[in-house]
Amino acid sequence: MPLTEERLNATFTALADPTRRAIVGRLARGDATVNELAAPFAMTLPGISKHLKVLERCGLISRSRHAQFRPCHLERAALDAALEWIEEHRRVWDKRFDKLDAHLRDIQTDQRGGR
Amino acid sequence: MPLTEERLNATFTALADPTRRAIVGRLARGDATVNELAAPFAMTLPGISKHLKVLERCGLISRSRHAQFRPCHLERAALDAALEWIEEHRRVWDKRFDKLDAHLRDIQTDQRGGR
DNA sequence: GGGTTAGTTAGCTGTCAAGTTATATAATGT
DNA sequence: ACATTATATAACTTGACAGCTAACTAACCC
Repeated sequence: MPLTEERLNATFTALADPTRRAIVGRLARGDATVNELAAPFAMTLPGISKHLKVLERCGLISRSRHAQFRPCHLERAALDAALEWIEEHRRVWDKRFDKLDAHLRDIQTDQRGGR
Repeated sequence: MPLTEERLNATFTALADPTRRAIVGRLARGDATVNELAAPFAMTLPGISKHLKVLERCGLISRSRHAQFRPCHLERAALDAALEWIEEHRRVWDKRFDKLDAHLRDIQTDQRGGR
């Protein structure tokens, strides 16, 4: 999965589901097996398995294997990518208001200086 | 639209589409009319109109009216809500490693002190 | 009022995603 | 070899969503 648009699509799609957000929340506190992750939810295991695949496809989690277990691990980098997108656009937004402020100061200065 | 799970679902869903992200990107630089927003895309106006409705439903944009125009305005607060969710889980994650570091320091200390 | 510009609503189609049950794989324990 | 535990895959149903075209509303201008 490249770092492109595609990936942002997949990451935000993954975060759009409350079950998957809860799974991410759980994994932030430490790795866990599929059954552990499934426990809190009123959902069949295949359902959880699908959600995990979605999270894996966008790079939000990775899975290793340990005997019959496939412990899931949160990948912080993918979370950062989504964060980065939002922050960038907030910066653009903020810059706009900085300019506006500057403009208002200019007007003020003109009024004091001129006339 | 309350500030709940529902809203996060809607916000992340909205951000999962590249057209909508581009629209948000455009609006970060300043308000714009529907036609202005549509211009860069190879898509019909009704398509754009739908995307705008999605963005509006989750509170990411608001619309006023000015003659025949319905200028769109980015609502920073909604963007912040999504950001906040991600940041919170990164904090949990980071705390985990702080603990791990502390633990490793403890071991180190024990080894130097003990025996 | 008639035409033009700006935008929305309705109805359709194709695709994709979420959940299910039933079945399969893979490693463990006896 | 056999049963158990942990997880994945397959096949299916249902519901949401992206895109289209066609038709509508609303404000403006002459």
